[in-house]
Order: sequence, then structure tokens, then C-alpha cells
Amino acid sequence: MRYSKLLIPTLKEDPAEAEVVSHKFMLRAGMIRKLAAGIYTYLPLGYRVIRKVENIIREEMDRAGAQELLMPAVQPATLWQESGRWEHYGRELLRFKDRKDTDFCIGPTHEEIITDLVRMNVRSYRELPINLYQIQTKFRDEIRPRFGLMRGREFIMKDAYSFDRDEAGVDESYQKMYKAYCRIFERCGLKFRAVEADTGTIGGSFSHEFMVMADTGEDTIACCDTCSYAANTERAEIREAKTPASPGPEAALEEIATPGRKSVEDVAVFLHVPPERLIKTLIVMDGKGHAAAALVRGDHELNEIKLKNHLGWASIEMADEETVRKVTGGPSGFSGPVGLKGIPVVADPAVKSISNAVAGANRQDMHLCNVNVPRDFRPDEFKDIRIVKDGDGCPRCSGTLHLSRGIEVGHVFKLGTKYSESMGATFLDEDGKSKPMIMGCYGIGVGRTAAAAIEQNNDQNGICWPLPIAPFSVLVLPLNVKSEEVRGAAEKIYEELNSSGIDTLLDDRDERAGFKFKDADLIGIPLRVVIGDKGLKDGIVEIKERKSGEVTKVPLANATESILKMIRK
RNA sequence: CGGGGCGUGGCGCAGCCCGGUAGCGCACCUGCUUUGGGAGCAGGGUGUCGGAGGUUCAAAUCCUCUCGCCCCGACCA
Repeated sequence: MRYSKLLIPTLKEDPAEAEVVSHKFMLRAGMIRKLAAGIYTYLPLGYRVIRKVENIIREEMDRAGAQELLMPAVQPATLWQESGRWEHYGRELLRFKDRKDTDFCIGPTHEEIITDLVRMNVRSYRELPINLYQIQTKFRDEIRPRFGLMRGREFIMKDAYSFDRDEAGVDESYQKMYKAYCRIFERCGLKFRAVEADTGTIGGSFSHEFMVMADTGEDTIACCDTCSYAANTERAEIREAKTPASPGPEAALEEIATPGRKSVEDVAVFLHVPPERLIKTLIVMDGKGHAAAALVRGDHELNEIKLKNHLGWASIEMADEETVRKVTGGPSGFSGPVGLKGIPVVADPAVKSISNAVAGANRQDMHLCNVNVPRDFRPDEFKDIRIVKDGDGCPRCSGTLHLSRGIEVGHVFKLGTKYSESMGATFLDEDGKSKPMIMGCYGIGVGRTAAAAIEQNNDQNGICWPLPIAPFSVLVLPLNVKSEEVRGAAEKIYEELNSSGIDTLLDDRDERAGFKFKDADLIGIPLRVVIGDKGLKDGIVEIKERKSGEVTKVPLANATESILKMIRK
């Protein structure tokens, strides 16, 4: 295409609203424009990237045996009420009424719709397994959209749903998708890792997230340095550390005044005790009148998701002051396990091995010293409920876990029968019995994948697109379009590349060289062919690789051939 | 939802405290010169100062309300 005919409104200055590089460069390179918070228009350049990513996804999904369809974005509440999520999904689900006052929502995901479709149309085991997918715009009314396409409210997502007769089948479907995802992200030129993850609102039994490694990522993942174990910190298990061989002798329990010292840090400093000698007691509640106490070592952090899953609660939050007083008898900041009654007490295993610990006394401005398990208290159970730290032990081997940041671009779930049972998606098996289908679901954030690619591939001057998802593969840049010779050579190369099926952009604008170079670097086309009077005098054009900056000078006559060679390499 | 900040030409901002003709840089349009890393000169267009109400002779500026956007938080007891 010709640059002069394309809408590519590049910006010289950083837009004030952009925080991360991918957002900045997408705005500056004229790929996206914001319409409202978390809602963006894809301009021609940006949409080309989106389509490249989509097509890679399509090819790999089709190769894996999935079938493409397209479901409505607007969904009736009745289906969501059937699955029970109309009540449980929360404010993220954008709801509205039509003119007849019927409730609808804009789909944040499509389990209900696909399950409805399949239960109406698939009845026999002979028709299973089946895997259906779509690439479609979703809407989730995020608390706080940010980072451009990284966390938008409206976004393009590929979502696939598999239906199987039995466990073995769903395992196979899951594995197929897992492999397809690996191929997709490899083809997109991304450094990524598949990690074990929590299943969140979608529900289900087992899942992996596909994380693109990037320091700006919103998720933290723990990877073992020895084996292949990797997990989101929301889920990452921790190998229980061995208890110290000889804990000190147990001293007598003692109450001590700690006026105004509520936080672990304040108490530790005040009593001259390291934080790891403290027991942090957190009172949590589920919003339905249940409360529980969680104990973790002072220098550890509670993993609410682990605790929530362990307690089997639908939601979890820190207890308010009133609840804390009711449950512990003291104000918040001074809660402790000794004498705590009437609510379940879950302790992290690390709490077991603290000898002569410090804990809240459940009284204003008082703490207890020399607290010991089991002499002074016995938790109802010990359970890994803390957040993994860099350097913790791997749960699968003797290795060590290290933390790094990632961007979640894909997620595969084994859903089980959660939706098929609540919505009656059953089939008749060989034995003539009606059974619920076993489901899996598999998502990829298309825009987020593009954004993640920029996070991994950029420099000071702009984006360095990986070839497979670049908006164009080659940029032909004549320095002076007023020169017949230069323009002629550029047009020739442009035509030849086009007819070889290469996505080529011709910068035919009558602009100064420096201006065009700056734009070229910004929009990040992988290969740039520069044609100028000077070079042409010697029959030479330059090919520059965006990422490496490497320049190759080739004879004009061989230019197209050389470029094709570099692309197909 | 809590805290902080910001809405002034397409973009980035100044002006607001202390009310008195709406400005700067970039971008845009015209012409000439220039032409291998965001050119120079000359000329030009561009704004309901986010919106509504109020105070005032007079409001971008002061007051009230409202809408939008950005950042931090919404575990650290």
C-alpha cells in the first residue's frame, strides 16, 4: 500500500495518558485511538496487526480440529440465570434492558451461549468430541482499565469451547489446545511460558495461563530453576521448609504492652524481634456472615485466593473493624490465635516452626510473647495459604522458585461439568445413558498479544515488529520522490514485492528523509529498503533490518530477490 | 469504591493564586528555499477554555453542581 493513501497519524510527542511502552507506541504509531476509558478504535495499521494475529490463531485452531463460528455479543439474562452467573459475576458484567424491559448483557465470555447451542444440537456420543471457537469483541466492565489494549474494557478475544464424553477425552482436547497455543505464540515471535493458574470467575478444575515474559506485566509468576514447574503466584504452591532441628526452649507466655503498634513492622521494631518471629493473624469474611482466621508468619503474605479456595468460599475479603472486634474481642491490629474461638483457624505451615513467637493478644495495645504451637494454641489445620516468595522451595522437586513478571495472553481451562450440568447439556452414551458433557474452554486476548509483542520488541525509536505479525513486512522508502530515477526504482521494487505476495508499504510521501526515517522506526516494519540518488549512482539500494539495525547494500537489480531471501529465511 | 491529579485549537502545555482583548511549541494550509535521521523564512486558518448554574459591570480565572480522563489504592490487620 501507499503511505500517502493510508491513515497513519503518527505522533512526535508521547501522549500524556500512556504509561507503558506498548500503549505509547501504539498511540504514537497511529495504530489505535481511544474513544472512552478502555475502549479503542483500531486504525488501519493497528488493525492489520490484529488481523495477522487472528489469522495465525485461525490457522492453528483449524489445524487442531476446532471449528470457527460467531456468537452474538448481546446475550439474554435468562441463560446467565440458568448457569447462576447472573448473580455471581458482579459489576464486571455490563447489563442493560431492551425496549421490552428484558434483561440482557454484553458478553464478557460465552460459556452460556455455547452450552445452550450445543445442548440444543448435539445429542449423541457419536457427535463428540467437538471444539468450537470464535474471534469476537467482548466487553468486561473492568474496575480500572489501563495500559491501552493491555487491559481494555472492550477487547477482541478468541474463545474456544470443547465438549467431550469423558475425562480421557477432555484431557486430549486440553492437550491439543495447549499445543496449539504454544504454536500460536511461537509463530507470533513471542517469548512466553505456560504456567499453572487459578481458575477465577470462569470456574473449573484445572488451568494453564500463557504468559509473555515482560517486566511491565501485571502478573507475577514463579518458575522453578530446576524442573519445569511454573505457576502464577495466585496459585504457586510452596514446598514446606524443614523445621529447624532444635527450636529454642519454650519460654513462659507473657503479655506485653505495644501501644499503637499494629503492623508487623511496627511491632517487630518496637519489640526488637525479627518479623519472622511474629505470627500475623488475619480475620477474613465471605460477605455472607462467615468469618475465619488465617495465620501466616510475619514476613509472609496471605494468599487470599488459596485461602478462599481452601475454605470453599465464593468470595473473600478482609474483615471490617466491627467483625474483627466481634470475633476476636479486640480491635484490628492486635488479633492473635491464642484463645481465639468460634471461627475456623487456618495456619500456614511456616507458623508451626516459630518458637517463642509474638502474636496479638486480642486486646487493645497488647501483644503476647513466647507463643508456641501446640502449647498455646492449635489451629484447626495447617495449610499452605501464603504467597510465594522469590527463593521459596519448588513443590515438585528440590529446586528453588524465582519470580518474574508476565502478561497473560492466553488461558486454557478444564471446565468439567460446571455448565453442562447447570444447563443440562447432556448426550446419550453408547450404553444408552444420559451424561453431562465435559467441557474445556480456551481464550486468547488478541489485542493483548499484539501489545505484549511490543513490550518485548521495541527500542527508543519505536516498535520492532516480529515479522509474522508486522502490519507490513517491507517498507520501501524512496528518499526523494521528485527524482524520476529514485521513484522509478522504488515503484519497481514495490511492484515486484507485491506480486510476490509480500505485504509492502511504499513511503511515497514528499517528505524529508529524516522525517520518513523517524516514522519508519516508529511503526517498526521489519525490513526497510532505502532508495536514494547517491546509491543509485552506483546501482545500489540499502536494506536495513529494523531490529538489529543491520544494513545490507545490494545491487538494484537483485534488490527484490535479496529481500525475498531475507523474509523467507 | 477511597485518595490524588488533570480537562484551554489535532497533540503537548502556559495562563487560573491576584477576574479585564485566549497564548506558546509541535501539527495543519499557501508560497519560496531546502532535501540521507522529525528543515528555514514569510503568510494563513484553527478554540462553545469539558458541561450546567451562580457571583460580578466583566469569569478560562472565584463559588456550587455535574461529566470525562489519568495515576495510586482498594491484603500488610
